[in-house]
Amino acid sequence: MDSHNSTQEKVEELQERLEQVLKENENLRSMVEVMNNHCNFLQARIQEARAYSSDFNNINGEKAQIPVANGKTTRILVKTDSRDNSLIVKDGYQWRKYGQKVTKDNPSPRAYFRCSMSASGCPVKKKRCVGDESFLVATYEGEHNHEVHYLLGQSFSSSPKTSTMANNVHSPADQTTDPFGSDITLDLTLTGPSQENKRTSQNILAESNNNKRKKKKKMEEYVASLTRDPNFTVALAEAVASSITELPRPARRML
DNA sequence: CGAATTTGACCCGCGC
DNA sequence: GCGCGGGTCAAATTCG
Repeated sequence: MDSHNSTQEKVEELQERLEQVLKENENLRSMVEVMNNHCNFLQARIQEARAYSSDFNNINGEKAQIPVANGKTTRILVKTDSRDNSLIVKDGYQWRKYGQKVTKDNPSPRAYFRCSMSASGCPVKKKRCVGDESFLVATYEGEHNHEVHYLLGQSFSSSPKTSTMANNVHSPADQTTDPFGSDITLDLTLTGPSQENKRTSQNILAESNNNKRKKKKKMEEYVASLTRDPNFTVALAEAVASSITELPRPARRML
């Protein structure tokens, strides 16, 4: 009888422990997502800053155009990851492709994009073609008549505690007047929205749907990459093993 | 099924 | 006037 009771207790204990681990895992997942967002954002800003440096003057035999205060055209060069063949410049705006053309001076096709973030119709257009093997050349025309709502193709988390990172960012149009954005500011607070009230309800709805899709995809990527990582598998196995063999104790961070 | 992308056709400006 | 090239349109196709 005693042995039966103790087994029952152990099972309950393990179930409790399992729930704890699952909760912890969920929290860690959120943290990883937020950290990854921050990391991507910072990497993109670094690439952008490098794109303006003098090192880029000789790409394709052309000078990279340094934006001028009165100019409505901005050309930026973006270093691309060789594994990423999407050829999309992740600049924080939502672009809709409306055409593609093979030009004479460049064997790579030139793609034409329009900004589709503003319901009233943003006048900004973007041309994109491939420079050499590792660079995209993006040419912006016009100025955005709206704010950037999300950053660099990333999603906001739907969870209030992880929502809205960095709204205070210079758009490409801003860069026409201040290419180096001397006062680049990152709002890394994870608390409530700071500029949410400026958005229209329409934009929020569109954004929400978009973010849901992106978040789902991103989550799948995280899970896939984690399960591919032998270190993670070992750590997970250890955590499970210890939760079974050891007495309950304060939660241990896997990161 | 709606939204996004692709792609051939069309338009327009420019040089000869 | 004509041809060429760049930019845009819009129907067809693909994707989520």
